[in-house]
Amino acid sequence: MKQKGVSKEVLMRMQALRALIEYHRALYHEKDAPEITDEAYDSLVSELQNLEEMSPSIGEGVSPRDVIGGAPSDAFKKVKHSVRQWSFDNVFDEAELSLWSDRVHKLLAGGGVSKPAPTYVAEHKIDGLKVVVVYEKGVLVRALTRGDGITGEDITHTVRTIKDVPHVLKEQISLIAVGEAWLPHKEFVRINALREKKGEPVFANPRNAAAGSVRQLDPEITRERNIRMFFYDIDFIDVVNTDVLSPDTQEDELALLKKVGCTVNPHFAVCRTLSDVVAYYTKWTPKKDAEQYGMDGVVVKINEISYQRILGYTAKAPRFGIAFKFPAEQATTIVEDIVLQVGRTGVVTPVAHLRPVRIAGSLVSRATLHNEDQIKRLDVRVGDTVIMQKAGDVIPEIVQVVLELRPQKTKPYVFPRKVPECGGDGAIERVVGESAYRCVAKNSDTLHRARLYYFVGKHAFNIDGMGEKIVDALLDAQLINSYADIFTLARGDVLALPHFKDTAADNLLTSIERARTVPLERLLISLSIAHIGNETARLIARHFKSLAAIRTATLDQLEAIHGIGSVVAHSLYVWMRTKDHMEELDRLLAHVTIVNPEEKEEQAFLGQIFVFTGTLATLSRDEASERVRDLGAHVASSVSKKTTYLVAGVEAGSKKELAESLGVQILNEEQFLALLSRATEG
DNA sequence: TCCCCTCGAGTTCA
DNA sequence: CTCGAGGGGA
Repeated sequence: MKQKGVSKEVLMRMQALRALIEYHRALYHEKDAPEITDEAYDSLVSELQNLEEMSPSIGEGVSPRDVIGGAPSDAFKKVKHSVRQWSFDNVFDEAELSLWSDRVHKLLAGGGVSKPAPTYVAEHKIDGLKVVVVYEKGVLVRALTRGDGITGEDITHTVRTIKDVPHVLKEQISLIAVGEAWLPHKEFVRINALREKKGEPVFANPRNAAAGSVRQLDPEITRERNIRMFFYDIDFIDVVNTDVLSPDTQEDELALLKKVGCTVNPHFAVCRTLSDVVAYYTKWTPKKDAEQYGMDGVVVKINEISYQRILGYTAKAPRFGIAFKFPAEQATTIVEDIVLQVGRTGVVTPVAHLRPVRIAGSLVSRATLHNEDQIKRLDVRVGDTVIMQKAGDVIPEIVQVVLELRPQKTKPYVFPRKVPECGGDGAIERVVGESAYRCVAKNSDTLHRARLYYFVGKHAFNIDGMGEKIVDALLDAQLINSYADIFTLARGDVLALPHFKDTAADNLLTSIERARTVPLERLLISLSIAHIGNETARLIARHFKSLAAIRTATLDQLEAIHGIGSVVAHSLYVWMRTKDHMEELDRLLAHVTIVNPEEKEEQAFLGQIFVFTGTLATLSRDEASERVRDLGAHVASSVSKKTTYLVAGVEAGSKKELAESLGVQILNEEQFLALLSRATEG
């Protein structure tokens, strides 16, 4: 352990983290008004925890993470809980879960259980507000918030308005029942819309709205908000003078709660083994957003109450249960560097290099910063701690900088005027009115490489087995320099590359051979002409039908095409009249055969607009697009009122919702294939 | 001139 | 998937 070697920076970081965590903790628990998400908060806490573990001598004393919950506010009467209120420890993956279960088995064996065979109960972990309800001889007498676990606030008057909480139980038992109060997502949206209209501050999330709604002086406000509650635990039970049996298991507790009239979440499962628990977790992970309540994981408890007693509690949490949390969708990390990248069109994109961090199941180490304006807006600096999230499930983005954790002596990021990464003289410029810098270096090697990558890529010549690595190797070995050189590569040239043996070389040469025949639109795309992408190239190819016609087209002729305006027309016109470009094009034409577009007789889908989303099982999205285009349809990238069909594969995202709201017809894969085969037959 | 609709470009990870 | 910007109809 490096007890002594703890640097001053680490100490300062820990201090700053503690102060910040305390600040956010107070906002969350005492004011119901957090400024950052729980996940970002958890991420900060876990960083502090790690630092403290690495330097044990400093972790002592009061760290905010030792405090359970918050101190009760003065607005409501403080009441001491008769049973201490705990919260479970968290685990984030199967390995951690299995460690917990191992501990349980060991403790049970050591606790005198000869052959421990615990079963588990898995339940939805609801993201709401924990409420403790006290019944005496079947009558509701008091309801408390969790508070700091020892003392809670009296919220009896508002909890009485929740319809899932019976005022009188169906049996005259005395009971301390614990549940989670939550606000349906629909209600959250409705209430926030209302508040916004009135100019009141909106709630950050449903949980805070629930907390705010329950902590009202006027119970009518609570009633109006339609708060719900699920009961999940019994802290104390007295069944004297009734014929009710005391529960022996967690499963029995849930059954009893339900029997006496308390609402219980129906989606729990009794699991014989830990792999059943994992299966439950896996089953619910993709469905977690489908319910009206927020779910941030699965609570796993040892079913047998006799075992629970043996296991007992640590200083902070019960040992008989664990919260198996869903992967966090937000986390904090540190910006280690800001690096510039140059694309095929010369656009210079700043990318943040990050200390690797797990978000939504994957390890993220880079995130785009888009452009200079975005860096200014966020004021991201090297060394900053930032909150990260995944935009649309895949692409990491920086949400905000945690200013409190900014190291001293940092300076705002200055976008360089010269970019050596560009090659050549590194000159870049920013066109007025545009947000991107473009590399304008003469003879930029980077740009040259980027264009060649694109030329062999999927949308252009699509040369199989020729990726960026191979292009680099060919360039470095000076085997190619321009597009045309690719088609004069000899077998011996390829064999000279590292890692290339007979089969690999033959495969590559076959791919090149196949690429010698190219549809006109693909040739257009491959040339890296600004603004000429997939669709525009197709448009132009369809219209002129030959390269010769395109080369001689006037500005007016170009602009006359529906979908081509002055900017695109100018870009193409100028390109076709640049001497270097013409020479390169002529050299290329000596080696390739262009297939000109022809009129199709079969136009079953003429005038129809298709949009694809999600993954199709039987064919790729590109293949599917090709098929419908062959039948005269147009394939668009986003859904609008004009869309004829949205073809939705597995894991369709936001497009499907949009299509539903616009009333666009949605086809699943089966229906789509049926439509295709009908069209090709007829 | 103001929107709405598209397209192009850039990007991450398993 | 998102953002910025071009194209075109109202």
